[in-house]
Amino acid sequence: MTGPVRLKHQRITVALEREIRSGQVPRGARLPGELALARRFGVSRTTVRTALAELNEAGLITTRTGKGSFVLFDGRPLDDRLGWAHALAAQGVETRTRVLRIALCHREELCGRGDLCGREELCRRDGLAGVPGLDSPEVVVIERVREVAPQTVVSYERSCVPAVGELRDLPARGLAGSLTEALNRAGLHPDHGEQRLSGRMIDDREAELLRREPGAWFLSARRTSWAGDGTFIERVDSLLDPAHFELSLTFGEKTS
Amino acid sequence: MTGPVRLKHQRITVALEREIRSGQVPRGARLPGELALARRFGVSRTTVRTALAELNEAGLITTRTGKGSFVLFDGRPLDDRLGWAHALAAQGVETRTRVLRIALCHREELCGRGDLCGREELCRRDGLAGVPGLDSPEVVVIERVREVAPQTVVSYERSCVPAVGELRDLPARGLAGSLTEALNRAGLHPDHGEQRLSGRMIDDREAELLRREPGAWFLSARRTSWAGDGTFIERVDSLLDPAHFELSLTFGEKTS
DNA sequence: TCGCTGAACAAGTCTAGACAGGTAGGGCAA
DNA sequence: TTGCCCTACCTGTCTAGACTTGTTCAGCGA
Repeated sequence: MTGPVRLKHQRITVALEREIRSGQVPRGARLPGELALARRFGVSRTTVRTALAELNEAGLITTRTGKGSFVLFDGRPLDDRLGWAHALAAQGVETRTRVLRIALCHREELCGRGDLCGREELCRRDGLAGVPGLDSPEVVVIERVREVAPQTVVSYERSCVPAVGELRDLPARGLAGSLTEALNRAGLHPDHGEQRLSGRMIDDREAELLRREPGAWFLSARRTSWAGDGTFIERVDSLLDPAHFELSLTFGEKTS
Repeated sequence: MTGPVRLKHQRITVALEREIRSGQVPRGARLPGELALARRFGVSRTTVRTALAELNEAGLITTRTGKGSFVLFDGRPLDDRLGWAHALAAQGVETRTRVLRIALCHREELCGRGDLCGREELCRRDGLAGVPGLDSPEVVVIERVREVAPQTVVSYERSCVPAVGELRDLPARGLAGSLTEALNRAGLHPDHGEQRLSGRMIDDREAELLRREPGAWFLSARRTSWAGDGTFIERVDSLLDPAHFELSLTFGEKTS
């Protein structure tokens, strides 16, 4: 949220956003009702609703009829590219992300493993052609690596998102901020998805990007997410150095 | 995941579904009455009825006027030794499980990686010594491998469970049925847990068990589960051939 | 036109209670 | 032993109401 904050609803948006990002209102918690917020900020319910709509837009909360608004934000800078479940975490080390390429592609041209290529069979088998909910004929491909040091690459990620709205301009304008934010601004909020994880040896191109020997063993993950209406949002293929990454998931609640 | 925002009746549906699918409430058994469930979950009877209607819809239970709700689900509890989230699945191939060893150990003697051993540091670092909720000084260790063919081993799993109740007799009597069933009979019902997954090279002993070369790369998983009161139930360490296993997880619901 | 107010009404979620009817078991009389 | 009644407990159904968000509309002032 940039610029001077002079509108009432922006004041409310900023106030609530700060409470959420600071962890004061934890993930999953319910915000006060619209009427209560209206009283608290001394504004009308309509104005509160405008603010809540902005927070929804930003992906910070979700609102359900008859129940209220609930915090989605994690407390940490949102970076769920690698997976959910509080995700594959680089173990304790500070990492930097470097964008290698942002390109507009026809989805049919896209092969599953890495790049625009001529290997037809691979495209048919692993590409985006059969993914449900993808209407756009074109996709934007973003390739990134993560480094713990200038020469030490620990992961490679390739995201494919539909070339719609402002996402279409990503190749020209570059990625300011996180891809998650760009998706939110484009109105794409993940609702459900699937992730698969296994391991394999990297090929020559991947070895070059990762600065390893071809044949080195990496964790390989593919995450696909869709919006509530079934619209395809994103597919991320990742290669992760098993020495630096570990998937962590939990089930149940440790509440009791 | 599983969205943090659940309706009350969905929360109840999920809780009961887990108890049913885990075998905690066996096929044919009667669920507590609607009033009892309402008290247990702290909701109204109407809300409980909504949840039961969903379970009926899903074919997990049947409800009869004047009698109660009865479990229909008979599918073997998902083999969750390898993980939750619809677990790591051997891709399409029929597998057989072979038990290698069932032994009673002092938990302090147990090293994290494999066996009773003398490598003190490893024991201290990776063993069960620091696991919360484990009161029993002794644990039962069960080692198993999975084979797709007599000479083709695709995974190795080592479970550690507290040596309490009938579990203490496992070394003498052997494991009839699944370990999940034995845990249920011993009154140990997983309520929450954690799983970590990465990859590493196997050592000499593991190579022998898996019939591979030492230094081969395997997916390595560690799953720990606890009961609702925090009692330690099980820890499973697995080594999985990445050519045969893939972790699959979903988030959100594919309702629409 | 834009930001905002205030209000009314629709609709979703959940609680609380009342009442009807099905089921099972114990006690009692024939 | 058989048949019946009473009681306890269960599910099925309904109503009323509190509280929430969703939607729309009229109006005010810069």
